[in-house]
Amino acid sequence: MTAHASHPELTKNQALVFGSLSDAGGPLTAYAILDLLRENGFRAPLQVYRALDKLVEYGMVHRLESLNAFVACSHKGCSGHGTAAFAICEKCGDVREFTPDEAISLLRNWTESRGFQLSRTTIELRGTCKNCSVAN
Amino acid sequence: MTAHASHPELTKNQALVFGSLSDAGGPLTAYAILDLLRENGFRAPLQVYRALDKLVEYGMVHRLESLNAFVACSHKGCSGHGTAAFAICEKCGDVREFTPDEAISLLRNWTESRGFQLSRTTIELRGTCKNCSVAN
DNA sequence: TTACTTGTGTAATAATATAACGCCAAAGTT
DNA sequence: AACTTTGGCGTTATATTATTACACAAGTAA
Repeated sequence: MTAHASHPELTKNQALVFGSLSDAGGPLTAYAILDLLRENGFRAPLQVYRALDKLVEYGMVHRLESLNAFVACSHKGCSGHGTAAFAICEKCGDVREFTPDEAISLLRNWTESRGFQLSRTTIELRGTCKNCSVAN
Repeated sequence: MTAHASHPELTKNQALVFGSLSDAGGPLTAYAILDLLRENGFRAPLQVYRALDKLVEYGMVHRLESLNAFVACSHKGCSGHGTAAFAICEKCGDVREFTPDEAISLLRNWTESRGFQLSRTTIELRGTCKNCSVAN
């Protein structure tokens, strides 16, 4: 799997949604995206959700389950790679994406030893980032 | 942290909610719990959510972020323990709780090296359990 | 007594997500 | 060309999940 292959061709709506997530530089809810894109003619949540489905499928956007929000993959021009993990600061909202290969591999060992066919892994760490704990 | 300490005293509502989750033997949404407990006088979602908040705080119930559902901790009489992970079968809905200590420790290493104060870890594996992949 | 805390009941509403419909354009046939 | 298939799109309505706000009751600490 190439970590930085070129984008698939995006439709207009997909490009708009991806653009707003990239510009935001952090997570947005579907409805926040909708509001940002009303000036571009968006009118209904489904326009956002449909685009997000595709972008997530392409690996260009990640869904943060514990926030019900979405974030652009931190790899520029990313078109899909392995499982990512997220450290989410509850103070400032900052989200750091990382790839804990060893931990993921241990989790995969667990699933394989039980005959569990793994299709998707969610790893989300909630807490306080360095900046925010210093600043108190 | 004791893994099987005795319950805190539960209020009536908390005991009812915990009971329905235990009886279910699997995840339930808050509204599914509400429907189960209508015969016990429950009338509003908040009664369920308030009880769930406490039960999660006590560590007796886990929230499954990727399902927006709740499940009784698989340790009988559990009153809180370390981070758990969940393997969720998308075919049959079965949820297996486990404790991948090494993986969790690697994730904690990552956070510590970045000065990230970790407060809560979510690990959820989606896929197909052994039974369901055999059965096709 | 007062004040404070915790749990409760209720109504209303907010926030997140999907179903169902029909239209259109591109691409691949026959 | 006509026909079909596919994917995306727009719209309305609705379903699902979660919270805000307000009032009350019981316990307990001062």
